Amino acid sequence: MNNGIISPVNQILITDTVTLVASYPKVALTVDCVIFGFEDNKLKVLLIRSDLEIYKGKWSVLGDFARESETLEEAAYRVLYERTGMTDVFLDQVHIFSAPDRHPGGRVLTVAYCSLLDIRHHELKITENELHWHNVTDRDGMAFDHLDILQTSYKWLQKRIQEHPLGFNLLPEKFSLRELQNLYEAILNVELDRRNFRKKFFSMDFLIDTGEFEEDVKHRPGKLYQFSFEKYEKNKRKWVGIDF
Amino acid sequence: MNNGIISPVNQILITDTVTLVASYPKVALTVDCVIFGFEDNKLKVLLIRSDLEIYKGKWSVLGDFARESETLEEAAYRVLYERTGMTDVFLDQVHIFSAPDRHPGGRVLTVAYCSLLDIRHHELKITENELHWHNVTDRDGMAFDHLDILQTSYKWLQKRIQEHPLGFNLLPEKFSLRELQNLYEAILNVELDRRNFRKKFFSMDFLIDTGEFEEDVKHRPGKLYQFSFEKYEKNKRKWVGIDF
DNA sequence: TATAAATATGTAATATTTACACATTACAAC
DNA sequence: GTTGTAATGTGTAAATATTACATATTTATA
Repeated sequence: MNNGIISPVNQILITDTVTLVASYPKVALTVDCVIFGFEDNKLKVLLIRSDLEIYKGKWSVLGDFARESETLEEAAYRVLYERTGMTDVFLDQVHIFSAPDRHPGGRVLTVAYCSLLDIRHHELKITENELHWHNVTDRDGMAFDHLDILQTSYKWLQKRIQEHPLGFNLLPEKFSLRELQNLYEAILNVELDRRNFRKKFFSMDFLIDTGEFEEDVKHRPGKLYQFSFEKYEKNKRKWVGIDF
Repeated sequence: MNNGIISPVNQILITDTVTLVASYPKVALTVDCVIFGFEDNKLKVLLIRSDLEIYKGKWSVLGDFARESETLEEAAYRVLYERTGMTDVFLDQVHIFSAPDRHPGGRVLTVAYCSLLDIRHHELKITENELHWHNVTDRDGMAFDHLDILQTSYKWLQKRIQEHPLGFNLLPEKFSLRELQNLYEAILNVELDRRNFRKKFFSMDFLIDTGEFEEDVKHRPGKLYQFSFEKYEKNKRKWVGIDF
């Protein structure tokens, strides 16, 4: 007597995995790229006008459905390339949004990706005239749950730039420390001490002095630096710090 | 002449969103719960034997496909409840895995959730005899890409417990500081100074002295404390710290 | 009653973070 | 060209946080 419990040795194993998977319910899945840029000392996000009548005039982050043969990362890079012409852009998964009613046409889940690029990069091509950079603080008139997606991605970015050297992706290859500080101040919405900010970044020891200086600035030009991923990897602290 | 570009005012807006969504390709989607526990001063993970012939004898984290009407969070809670009998368990989204060949039966994406529970909680019921707690360091014989999922979730946990008060979910409601320290040492795989560890947690000021003491321990019993979410919320630092 | 093994706590040394002031440089206006 | 302005660039002292370390206390056990 085994009281109806199937013992391990007798457990029936599934051999036809294709039939098993075919029996699963399937859902529509999109990727949405929250593309951030930095201009005029403000964090910007690239939005497009919704092409749905129900969201007429509203703004949407850039998305597309995921194709059968690609990973979601590939889909996100594809969206990015199709809309901006850029490759080699920072991209990272943020969150998957799965509220059953988030899309008016039925159930569509979406995976949000955060993307950071240099607005003035020469490869960047914003051709469609319904595509615009918005301040991240302009929070009106978003389609779907895209306000939620935008805010989640923004919070993700705020946390991440304090822990990882992501901010450089928003700047040109060569940048001044003032630009870097403006970036941090804008994203974190704080004021930082210039001297301590410099000291902090120099002590982390991954900036390379290019020997060049800013041009076309109104006053004394600042030195231009480059971020060195190699130096960062070599010097980064492996750190145990409990701090809630 | 407009060179074929559709101007904004003439742009055709989609009204039939249902047909639009119906045209999207659909994918099978599962949730996988990486359920962590803590016992014998070791971090444990709850695994089940795979029911696929191809992965015979291999171990798998607990998952199920996502139903039509539920969010993924609901699906994850459902899996958790079905397998452990527990509700009110810590659960958070970690990552979505989308490699096209990750499932032998066809394309199945999965969303990994990290779950933390008290192994000795009275509501915890592990009935199935193919369900076992494993050391997270036992990394052999995992089905699918579940080793990747486990390691990603473990790294996620290591990072998170340094920044948020999650560890308490792995302990009984009342715990000694020694237990808490053992937890941190086991998860982070480091040795910490007992005096400094105490000082740190007392200074964060969210532990309540219950006035009770450990029982059934071999030597001098330690004081038992409780985590106060209210005190945590009131005292937690809103913190800007750049540290890579 | 003595011993063992843990809990509990305090303090000094070090490292990090913060606060703050002045010299330097280049552009722009005169 | 001389001068004013507004930025860059740097150093130092105070405060805070982290680390290292030693001794007394308590309880179970022999």
